[in-house]
Amino acid sequence: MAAEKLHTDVRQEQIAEAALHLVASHGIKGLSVAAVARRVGIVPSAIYRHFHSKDEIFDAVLDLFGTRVIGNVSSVCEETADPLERLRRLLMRHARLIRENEALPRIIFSEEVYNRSAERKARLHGIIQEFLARVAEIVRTGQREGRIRADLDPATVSLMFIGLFQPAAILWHLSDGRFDVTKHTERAWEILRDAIEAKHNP
Amino acid sequence: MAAEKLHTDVRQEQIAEAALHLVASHGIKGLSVAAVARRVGIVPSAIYRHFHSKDEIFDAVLDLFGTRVIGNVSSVCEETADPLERLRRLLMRHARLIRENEALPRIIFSEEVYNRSAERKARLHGIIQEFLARVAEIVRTGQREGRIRADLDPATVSLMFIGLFQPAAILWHLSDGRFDVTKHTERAWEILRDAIEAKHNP
DNA sequence: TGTACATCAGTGAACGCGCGTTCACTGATGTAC
DNA sequence: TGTACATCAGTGAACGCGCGTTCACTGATGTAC
Repeated sequence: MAAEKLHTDVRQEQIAEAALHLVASHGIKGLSVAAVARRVGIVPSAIYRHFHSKDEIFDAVLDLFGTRVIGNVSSVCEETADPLERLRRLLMRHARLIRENEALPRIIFSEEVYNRSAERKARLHGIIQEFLARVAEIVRTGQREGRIRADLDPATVSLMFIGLFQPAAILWHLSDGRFDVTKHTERAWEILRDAIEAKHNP
Repeated sequence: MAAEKLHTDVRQEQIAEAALHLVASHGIKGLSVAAVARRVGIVPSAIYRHFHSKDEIFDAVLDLFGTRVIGNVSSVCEETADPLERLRRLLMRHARLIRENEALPRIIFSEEVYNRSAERKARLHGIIQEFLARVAEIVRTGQREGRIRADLDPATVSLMFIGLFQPAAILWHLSDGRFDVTKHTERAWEILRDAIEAKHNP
């Protein structure tokens, strides 16, 4: 029972999506050529009509991941103009992301990225740096508008921002979903917001 | 050329140490029975005189890792009695740990832990929880002594504390050591300290 | 619009590598008498 | 204190599984005339 013949463009998209889903649900080691093929509905060897190697598939996953992460920042920037509100919403988006999608932390720490090739490591580094730069830009805007303390280093704040949800993600995974990510990020956000918000009476 | 015959207790320690070192330097996938054997100076099959399986070796690594992490907390508690100073020193210890030892984040996110067995996942969860509990206890002490704001949730603060160095660790790895972990953690600590320190004039 | 051929996405069998693990063995260490 | 035997940590060859990848092939789709 041969699968329907579809154009390479279509299959490449399907394969990348399937691969990202597999990483998200079963981790990096769940990303096997066989599993991807099964999910797409073709035979493993057919994968090689659309990608030269498993490594290329992984690159596609990284691209998909990057555009989604950066897309999140763009979205909140369109939703509201207030810098602090932008950060809060971005945080909540990521708290949700943690529960729907385990891919994020798994990709970030996977050895597939770290040990395989220097270029891939650089690629992920680029994604993270762009995310940090975008967050830092929000902070800088807030400083110009007098909403955020001007004496703070935007880069430090943006990395602390990641620190609000990332350890929570680990705990959520380790506790099999029992840890309340939303509650933690809300409380943590209050503390950080208080710390970075410009006080009117100095 | 047969290796010297040593007692199982000695070899088990050597193997666990070698395994932790391998994880630290080459990642989880660098932890192969062959590599451990090479490092210890025996032949791969000899490993099985001291451990039933690779999984058991991994368990030993986890134990070693756990005692070191918890040991760090005990150390700073002996060094100083001031809660804020304890936290600052613990943070600096971890910043140093990041540069010397890549094992920490790699273990925490490894799929070896997540997908293999539920008990191992629980084990790591236990280690993290104990670490968090110890940090929370420092916070609670600080609150009783009036050094830390009493309205804060110790659990939230302790997770934020992890958030100070963990994302920095990722960035350090991704940037091949170019990211300045010490500078970041120092700045981030100042911000968090200001946020949690009890103000004398409310 | 119909035919002839090239292209291309599908299939399944098979290969090969890495790696954990087993097994029969050897020789040193430790113990019983 | 010396001998006899059991124990136990070492060795190297081989097995087997998972998994990425290759290859010869088939039949549908698209194109040229």
